[in-house]
Amino acid sequence: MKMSSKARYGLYAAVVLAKNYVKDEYLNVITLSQATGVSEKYLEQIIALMKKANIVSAIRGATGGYKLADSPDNITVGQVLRAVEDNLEIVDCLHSGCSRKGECVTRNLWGKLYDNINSYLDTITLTQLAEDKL
Amino acid sequence: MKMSSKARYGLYAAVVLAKNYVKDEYLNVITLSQATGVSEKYLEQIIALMKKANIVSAIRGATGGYKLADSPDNITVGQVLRAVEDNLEIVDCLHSGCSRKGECVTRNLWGKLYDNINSYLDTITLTQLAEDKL
DNA sequence: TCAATTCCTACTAATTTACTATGATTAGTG
DNA sequence: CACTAATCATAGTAAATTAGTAGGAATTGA
Repeated sequence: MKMSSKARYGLYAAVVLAKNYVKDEYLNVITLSQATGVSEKYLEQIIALMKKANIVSAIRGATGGYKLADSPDNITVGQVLRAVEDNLEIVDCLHSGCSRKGECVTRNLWGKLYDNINSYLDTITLTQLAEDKL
Repeated sequence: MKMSSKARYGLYAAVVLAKNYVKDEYLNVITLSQATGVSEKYLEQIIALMKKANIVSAIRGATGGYKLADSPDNITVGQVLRAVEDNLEIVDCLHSGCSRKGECVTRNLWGKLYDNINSYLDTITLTQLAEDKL
């Protein structure tokens, strides 16, 4: 049960953006790539997922870049991870019509575990990570 | 962040064994295969992992089979999953010497998340699942 | 001795992950 | 307007992982 690299890199980039939030600057992907150690092209894709989820906003063209769409106080780790990790679902069986759905003795557990993980992740904000106060 | 099929199948099999615990019988892999819908050969491998972790005990030879090594009241879902899922670690970076170890702003989070998940999973016993009381 | 079973380990097909690569589109600047 | 620097969109691919299959040795009861 591993977090994908998208989850790791995406969260890392989000925290970099969080640290930069006070200044009203846009950071371009080159800067973010250097700060995180992730290739520019791969980061682009990951940030695009966060943009789609309205976590970051972007400006195109020369002098363009990215910043958080909202205060890092209001953005949780859960939001970020759900945006970049399409598979935050612990198992497929929950919403795919598993044939043993009715009789399965473990089904409930996976649902509860998923809820547990997400509610924990939603208690932590980007600010907390940015300020290293966890 | 998906649970492996080993985790799903292993837990399923463990609960089947839990339901059977009162009777002092050993269930063979054929029976477990039918109960879970997992192929015999694959189940064998998964159960072997639980055996190695002293969660199940086995008797070899004709009329052999498997049963839980302890009361299902004393076996947690966490124990089972850690036994069959070698990768319950959320990320590798925690114990592999990541080069950004010192500066990484997300490192702590992964550790806490891992602890959170495991302490939740350790509150749930096989009995609870077997009796569908979750 | 035979049959039924666990145990051990090698192999493989399919899937997923983690990228790389290309190029279109957009916008500021001289 | 031309140029340049940036995001955006999407296709392709190599490596790693997962999810199994397969074969046979070892063990035990009858």
